[in-house]
Amino acid sequence: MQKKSAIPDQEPQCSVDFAFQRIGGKYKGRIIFHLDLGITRYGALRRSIVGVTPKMLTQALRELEADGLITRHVFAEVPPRVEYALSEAGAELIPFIRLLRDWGEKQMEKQGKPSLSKLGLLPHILEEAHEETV
Amino acid sequence: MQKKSAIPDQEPQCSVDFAFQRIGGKYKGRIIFHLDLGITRYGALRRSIVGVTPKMLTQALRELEADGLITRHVFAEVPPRVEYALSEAGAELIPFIRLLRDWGEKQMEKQGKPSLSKLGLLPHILEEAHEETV
DNA sequence: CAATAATAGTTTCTTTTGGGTAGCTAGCTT
DNA sequence: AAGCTAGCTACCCAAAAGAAACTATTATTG
Repeated sequence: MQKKSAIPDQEPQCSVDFAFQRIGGKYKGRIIFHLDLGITRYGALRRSIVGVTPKMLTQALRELEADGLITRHVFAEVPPRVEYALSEAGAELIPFIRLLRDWGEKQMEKQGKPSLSKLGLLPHILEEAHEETV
Repeated sequence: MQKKSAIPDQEPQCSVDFAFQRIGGKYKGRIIFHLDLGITRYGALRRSIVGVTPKMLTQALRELEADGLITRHVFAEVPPRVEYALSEAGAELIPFIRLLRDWGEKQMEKQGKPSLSKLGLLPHILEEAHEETV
């Protein structure tokens, strides 16, 4: 089976289009965001990204990999360990993702939605990121 | 008929998710980008955003409006004139869209795709943006 | 007078794709 | 024998997107 990227056979019509073809979809933004937070293992991502199913997570990760935004490192261990990391191109999206997150937080507050990062939820997530193999 | 936003009945899981729920989809990024370029009329957008159908353009515009990212101004003229503009919240996305565009251009060049903005295509588009009613 | 053109859409129908569910797997550890 | 990790597969549905035809209003042209 060949590696399949998210990209339809359609040529991007401009650079914005090009970018959205790669980071569009329901989970890719959040995946990049979490990788940046230091959450790198498949299982950790699965637990952090609320609502994602194994199928969709794997699919999104494969596409990001095929598009050169992340790398995948398999450790020959048991039980298996796979770590994902942002590639150089992927890392360059970080400022962008941060802007987006800031914008989102601001808008959520304006709409009276409590911003999650103010509720002590992030610390719990970050804990996981820094857990040693227990 | 009630205004319907793009947003499914699903609560956003984080601010990044929140943002993607609003600017996801095939055309919204490009619409915001073009509005920023000064292309504000329905017909001009339709011609600039390659591949968009009237249905999809209208739908995306309506959703952006319902989500408070753009405004819609109807002029009581014949033939009809409707102009769209970024709202305050929408305008705050501009830095982000620019980052995305820059990233896209850089990646496209690395992949050997000629960057459109280097081919004299943008000038043609911008012309349209500054045309007075002839 | 009738046809045409222009703008900003709408409507209906069809296709495509993305996403969801559920259950299965391999290999080693405890 | 059970459990852990990191998946895979087949099937299904809903949402997104695409195609094509149609609309209202008025000025202009023949």
